[in-house]
Formats: sequence, C-alpha cells, structure tokens
Amino acid sequence: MPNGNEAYLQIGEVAERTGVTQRTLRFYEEKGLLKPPTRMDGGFRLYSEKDVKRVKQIRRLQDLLGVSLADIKEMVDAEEMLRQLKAQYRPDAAIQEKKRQLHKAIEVVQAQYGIVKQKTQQMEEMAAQLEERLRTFERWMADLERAGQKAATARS
Amino acid sequence: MPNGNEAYLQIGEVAERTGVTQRTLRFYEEKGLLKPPTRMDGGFRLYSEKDVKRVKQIRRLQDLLGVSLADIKEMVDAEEMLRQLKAQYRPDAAIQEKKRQLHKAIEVVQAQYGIVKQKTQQMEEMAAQLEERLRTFERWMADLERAGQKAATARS
DNA sequence: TATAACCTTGACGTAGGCGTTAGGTGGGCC
DNA sequence: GGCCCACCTAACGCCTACGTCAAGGTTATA
Repeated sequence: MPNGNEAYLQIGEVAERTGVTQRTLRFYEEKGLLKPPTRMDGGFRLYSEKDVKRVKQIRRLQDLLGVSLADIKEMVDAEEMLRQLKAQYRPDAAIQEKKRQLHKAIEVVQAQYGIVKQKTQQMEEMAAQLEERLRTFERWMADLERAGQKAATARS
Repeated sequence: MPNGNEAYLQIGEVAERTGVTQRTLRFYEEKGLLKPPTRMDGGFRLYSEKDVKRVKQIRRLQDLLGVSLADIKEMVDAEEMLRQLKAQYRPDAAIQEKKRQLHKAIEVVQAQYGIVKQKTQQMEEMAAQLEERLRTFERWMADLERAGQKAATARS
C-alpha cells in the first residue's frame, strides 16, 4: 500500500489524475511550487501521491481565491515549513526556537484564514443579492403570465 | 442633486474614486465593458455616477469570482438588457417577446447564482479546514508553553 | 532489435489585462 | 495670450500562466 512517500507515478499519469498538462507540472516545478521530483535512471520524473495532492491544492487555491502563483507559492512553502516542524522531535533546548517558528506559522495561517473569511462573506452577500434579483424577475414573469391570460381572454 | 444620469465626472476623478487607472477605464470602454461615455466639446470623456458604480461592480466580479473580462461583459450586458426591459412600458402585443427576454435574463442570473453559490460553499469548507488547523497549532503552542515551564522548574 | 509510446530540454508563441511612452489638444487662470 | 494641468489617440511593451512545436533520448513490448 503506497504511503505517499514512494514516488512511482510518471508525469503523464499525474497530469491525467490532476487534470493539468505535463507542461503545467514542469512549469510549477520551475517556479518552485512543486519540489523537484525524483527521477528514473533515464531521467523520467517520478511523482508521489503527495505531489498529486499538492497539485490539486494549488489548483483549488487558483480557482477559489484567484491569487497569483507567487502568492500560492508562499502558502505552500509555509505548509512545508509546518510539516517539517511537525516532523522534528523535541530537543528541549530548542523550545524557544520552536515557539518562534510555530508563532510565525500561526500568523501565516491566520492571514490565510482572514482572506478566505472575508471573501466568503463578500460572496455570501453577492449570492443574497442575486437571489433577491431572481425573486424579482420571477415576480415580473408571473405578472407577464397574468397579462397574457387577460389578453387571451379579451380576444376570445 | 445628481441622479446618476447626468455625466459630469472627468476620467481622472472616476479613476480616483474607483481605484483603477485612466488606462483601465479606456480599456474597459474598448472592450465593451463600459458604454462609450458622453464627451465635452473638446473630446474629454464625461462619466456619470452610474458609470462609477459599474466600474466598481466590474472590479468586484474580477476580484471575487476571478472570471475573465469577457465573462464579466456577458454579465453586465445581461444587466443592461434587464434595465431596458424594466424601462419599457407594456405594449400588449409584445408580451411573448418580453417573456422570452425575461426568461433568458432569468437563466443568466441563475447561472451566476449557481457559480457564486458553489464557490461560497467551497470557500466555507476551506475556511473550516484552516480554522481546524489553527486550533491544532494553538494546542501545540500550549504544549510548548507547558514544556518550557517544566524545564524552567526543573532548573530552579 | 525494432517499434511505439512515453519522456526529456529548449525555445518560441499567445491571450488576457493592462503599463508606458510619445506627440498632440482642451480648459481654466493670470 | 501664455502657462500648466488634464486629457486625447496610437502604438508598443510587459508580466503571467501556460501552449506548442522541435529534436531527440528512454522504456516496454513483440
């Protein structure tokens, strides 16, 4: 059972499973959004399940938040930092340092959370407005229906 | 008191009030997102309050939904159609035509509503995930605090 | 061992969304 | 009338996020 750390997927399959092109995967690697994958002897890239997840996350961020790849890089970098922080065991001596890092991590996540929260709220407002409109139009439509009925009745 | 139909704002002021550049305003006009404004004798553009609102709306759509200007054009065009529909009084003969138009308008708004709703939902999920993370990190931080305390106690 | 399917790097192309000159005109004030 | 700022069009430039060849190496299968 693959645990996500063994790289065994070729670029074509990753492309297929994530819905992006191979070009895009190489591009993300070039821009530092994906860490350089391991390679076969011949030079073919080998990706892991973790890579697949990361690509999907990148696309979600692009799609939902509409931010630049540069911004997304910052976010995923922060995540990577956190993963490392999590992996370290605890040499008691370095507690202050770890607190500092964790504090920074918290700030990053808080910032993201703030952005998402704000956007969510604005989107909700927009949805409400659209819904109201829809009701208005439906009322108009009903009015038109009635007007049509009357006209037909008068003609008969 | 300006009712929004009298055009009296020069491009510079519109730019300032909407937070976009003059270039952007001309660009939107070029692309059909803003209707060609009235002009002074010398050729200077004169905008109305309505134009200001439209620009702000365009920016909100760009920012929130992250869609292309072409898509936004469709949306604002639909709005314009609606305004006209609303303005017409009702020659009884054209009822079928009006129903057809209104029906199309409803479809457009429904489509927009669908997009916004879906995005809102996904954003809420993302917000929830981020919040959970934040809690996790805060727990870790608390653990570190306690660890620090113990170490200090042991040293004393 | 040949052939197809898959992959490699490199380089140029492109669409969207403006930014940035350049060279000239309009408008209000002294 | 002169000054200066605001505005005009036209045209080229630029960045992002890839698309699209081209020319060749690798891997799997027969």
